Amino acid sequence: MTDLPKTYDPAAVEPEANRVWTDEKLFHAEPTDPGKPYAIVIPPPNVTAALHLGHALNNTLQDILTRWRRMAGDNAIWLPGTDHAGIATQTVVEKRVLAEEGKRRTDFARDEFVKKIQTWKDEYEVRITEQLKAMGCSCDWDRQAFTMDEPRAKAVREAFFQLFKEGLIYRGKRLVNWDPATQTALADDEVEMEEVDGHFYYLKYPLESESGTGDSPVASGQRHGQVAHATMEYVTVATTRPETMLGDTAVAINPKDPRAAQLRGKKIRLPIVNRVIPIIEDDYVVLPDPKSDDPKAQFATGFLKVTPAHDPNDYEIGLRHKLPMINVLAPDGTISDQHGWPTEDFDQAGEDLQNLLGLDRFEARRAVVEWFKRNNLLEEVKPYRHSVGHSYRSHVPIEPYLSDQWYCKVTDARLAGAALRAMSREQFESSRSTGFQPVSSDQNNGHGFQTHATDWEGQLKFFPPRYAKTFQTWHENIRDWCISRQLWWGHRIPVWSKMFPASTWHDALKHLLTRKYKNRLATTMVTSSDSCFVLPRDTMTVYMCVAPGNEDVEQELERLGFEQDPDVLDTWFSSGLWPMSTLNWPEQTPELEKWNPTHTLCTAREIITLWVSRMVMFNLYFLNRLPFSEVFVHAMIQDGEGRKMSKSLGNGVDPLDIISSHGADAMRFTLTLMTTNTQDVRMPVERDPKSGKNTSPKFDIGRNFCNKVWNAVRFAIMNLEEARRHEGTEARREEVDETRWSLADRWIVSRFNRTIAACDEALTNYRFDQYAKGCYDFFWGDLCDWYLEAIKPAMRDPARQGQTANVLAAVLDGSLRLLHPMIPFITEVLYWRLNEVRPERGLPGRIMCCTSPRLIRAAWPRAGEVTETAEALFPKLQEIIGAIRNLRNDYKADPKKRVTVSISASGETAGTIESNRELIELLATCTLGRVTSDLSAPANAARATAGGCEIFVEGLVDESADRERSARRRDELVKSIASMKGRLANPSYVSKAPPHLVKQTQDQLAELEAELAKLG
RNA sequence: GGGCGAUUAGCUCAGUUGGCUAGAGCGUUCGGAUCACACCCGAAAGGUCAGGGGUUCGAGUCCCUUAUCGCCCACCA
Repeated sequence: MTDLPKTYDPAAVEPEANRVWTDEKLFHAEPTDPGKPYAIVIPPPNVTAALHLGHALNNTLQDILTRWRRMAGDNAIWLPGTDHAGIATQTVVEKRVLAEEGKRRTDFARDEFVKKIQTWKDEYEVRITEQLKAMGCSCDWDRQAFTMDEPRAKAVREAFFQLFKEGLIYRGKRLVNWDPATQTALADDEVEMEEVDGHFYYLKYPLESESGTGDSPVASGQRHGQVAHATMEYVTVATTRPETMLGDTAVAINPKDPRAAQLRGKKIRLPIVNRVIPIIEDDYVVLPDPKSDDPKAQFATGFLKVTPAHDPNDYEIGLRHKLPMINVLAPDGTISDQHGWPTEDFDQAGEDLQNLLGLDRFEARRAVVEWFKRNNLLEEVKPYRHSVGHSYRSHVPIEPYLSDQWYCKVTDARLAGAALRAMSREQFESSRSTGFQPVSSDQNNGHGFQTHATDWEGQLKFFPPRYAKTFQTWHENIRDWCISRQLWWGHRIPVWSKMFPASTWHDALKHLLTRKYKNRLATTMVTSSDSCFVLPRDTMTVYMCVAPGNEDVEQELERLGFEQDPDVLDTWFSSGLWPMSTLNWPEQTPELEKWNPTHTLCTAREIITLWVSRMVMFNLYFLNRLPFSEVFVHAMIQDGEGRKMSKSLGNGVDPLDIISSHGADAMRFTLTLMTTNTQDVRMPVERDPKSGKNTSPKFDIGRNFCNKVWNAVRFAIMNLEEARRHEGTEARREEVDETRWSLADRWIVSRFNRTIAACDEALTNYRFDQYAKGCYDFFWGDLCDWYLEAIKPAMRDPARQGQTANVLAAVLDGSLRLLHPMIPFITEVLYWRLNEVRPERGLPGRIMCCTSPRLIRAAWPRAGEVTETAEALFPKLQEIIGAIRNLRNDYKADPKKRVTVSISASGETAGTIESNRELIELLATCTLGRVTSDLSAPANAARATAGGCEIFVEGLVDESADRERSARRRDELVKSIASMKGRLANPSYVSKAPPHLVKQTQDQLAELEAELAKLG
């Protein structure tokens, strides 16, 4: 007897398989290994937290692909690593430090705090790695990377330097989400929208009188505005943030507004400040309409105060109309003249303006409103409930705050343009194009850049194809990418800067610009007027970007008083280089040549724009090839209510919990089965009362399947051991002789070959559900339910045992191979057992099995021929057996009692039944009597039609069951017959439908009518 | 506001270029300790394919429309 336990115990098997894989370095690949290259880079998980179920899915799929291609003979590699995830990681550490030590980031020196984050990263990197290993991920761990380790830092420096040198990185302005309480910039996703009760203030802005020469504009019938002696004296603006009016640099009106023409060229004298600002025309302004559904139109006056430095939309308007941008706030949210407010405003400023300085923004709001009221310029105040961005950390309202930032010019044709050109022709919708046409390869693109002839054009494909649109739309509407972040955790921007008087900078830096430094430095200058901050006039800020590995130059710059930029790069800058940096670019390594481009990127849809886009642009730019040719976008896992899984909702599931409750293979199988073409899958979450941990009953199917696989192999091993005993230890196994195979043997081999083809097809098209389902149905439905049952008598018969053992061993061997990528642990260990019991197990010409010591490196099965006759005949037996079982159940036959069955059948079917008497008798618990074509119905027999035969089960007498059965069947038949007759009576059907379908309907109708006639 | 998607059995989901009586697993009901497996075996019940229109000989599948839900992007004077 085998020593395999009756129930599969994952905990006893998984570590053993993992140990062997690791010890024998079976995940490792070298560029010199044989096979065509196949590489996958892991989407590096953030080191912010342990992996969740979404990662488990993502990584299971990558492992399936890697193991599949490795077995198929490719030189396959899966490159693992983690992402430093700038903002997210710094934030979790800040939270923890605040909670545990009561300290803020600013209470530490920069280095000191970065060390704390580093400690966190180390801890989570280990945990993540352990999780991936527990899941069975066959990553090449010798090549594990981290987006901020030395080789990756070098890649970032090199990429930044090259882009900087080419002018693709520049200094620009941007409104950041500023938290005045913690005095940090926040990412968009760190801003929480909260509904607040605020007010709409309607402020009157007087028109500047001296510009109003000539005829007086008449304002008639206007709701807002200034009717005094039929002359327009002021305009009214509506705002929720009156204090920002101090920074207004224009008032805008929609050009379609009837008042626009009258006001063209007029100016406003801004109250309190006395600044004279223009009235401009812009489509963005909403026309007032009290009856509109749009709340904006209800509240609007038609006049929009434009404050470019303190509102994102106003900023855009400011850019369009080249308006000055005046920042009136200090970083702490108080009104300040020190951060970009031109001194001219204060030259003859009144006391009223001076008094506002130093006030907090909310005090200033009250004071400004008060001032307008006092001066009869406050027209109205209305209550208004609206959502306002708040800091998720300090919970104070966010202030849009203008600042200088570094930008990457992704709008350049060499970046976004190239990404579009890379798209597969079938997936690129040129008709829909928003005006962008990818530049063809032989054209100069207008950037002075002659594109190379490419073999990557049109080679990037998305699965499912609908995601190509997301990619395309993003690049057609792309805006330059702000790459600097006001953080401590990340790649420090490799730029040093110093401000010089405009006339002296060149002399001061002459020696740096000599040949010695030429290739190690790239320089850009920004004049004082380009900055959004007010700098001394006639100054020039010089920015020097230093190429990697030039510490001497950096030191020289610092000696000259240059300072390194305090900001770090956006996380996506380093992850955008991932398919290159994991292979140690910019080093020209054999690995880089071998595995870049990688093959497939496997990711979730939320980062198509953030990540996929950047990798494509960067890889094309730096290496003139694609980072990968196929992008597979898998579903997102939600909880049972369709919500995202998250810590705060408490509905997250830890893969390790599932591994301990169900096993890694069970988890992997279930996730694979769930990976259909849809966008989302729901995973009902339950709390396990015993462990107190979240789990899901969905994983039972995987656990059950693994147990089935375990027991099928256990059964086979027991039988094969038995067979070996009969053959004698020295005897060679019986030669394969197909002529001695049973129908069941031929059928299962054929079914297996069909399954291989289905698996190949499914995996090639990323239809993981079809792969899992195909394996499941074959293994459980065909192999276990039918074949293993069918061969039991043969396996006990020494005369027939040999051939059946050959088939059984080969089919099981092949099944383990097919299943391995999905459920690697259990299949690996069972394969070893099979090797012990039966080292040779091929079926020449049918199933090739070159045994290998380790399944992970065994050959992927090659689909052989299917046997149509076996696949046509065996199902007839299945139907007949099913019909007999059904009768037994309906008539409540004693389960142990053998009933006598006779069958009316003819021709080939009759022959098949005759030669498979044993099978029918065993599986239907019956004694098979006469099988002839001219059978008259025996007395006291229950009757059924199946497999084209009439079946009589004797001794089943139950009149009520009989009546019920007949009535039910008769109803079905009458209904079907009516529908078919109806179809055939329709002349259009007969004339227009394909003839084979008409014929089919006719045949079927005849069959059903015959059955109905016999029912009486 | 723009885009993508979903709605099929009590639950979670398949359903190919439109074509057999719309399938699976779980759950339910009935029967079963049979020597691979009770994480099992055998059988059964259960569906107006979200609603409404259209195209077609024929629609779960294609088109229009309504409703509900989800995600991404943009925005909120």
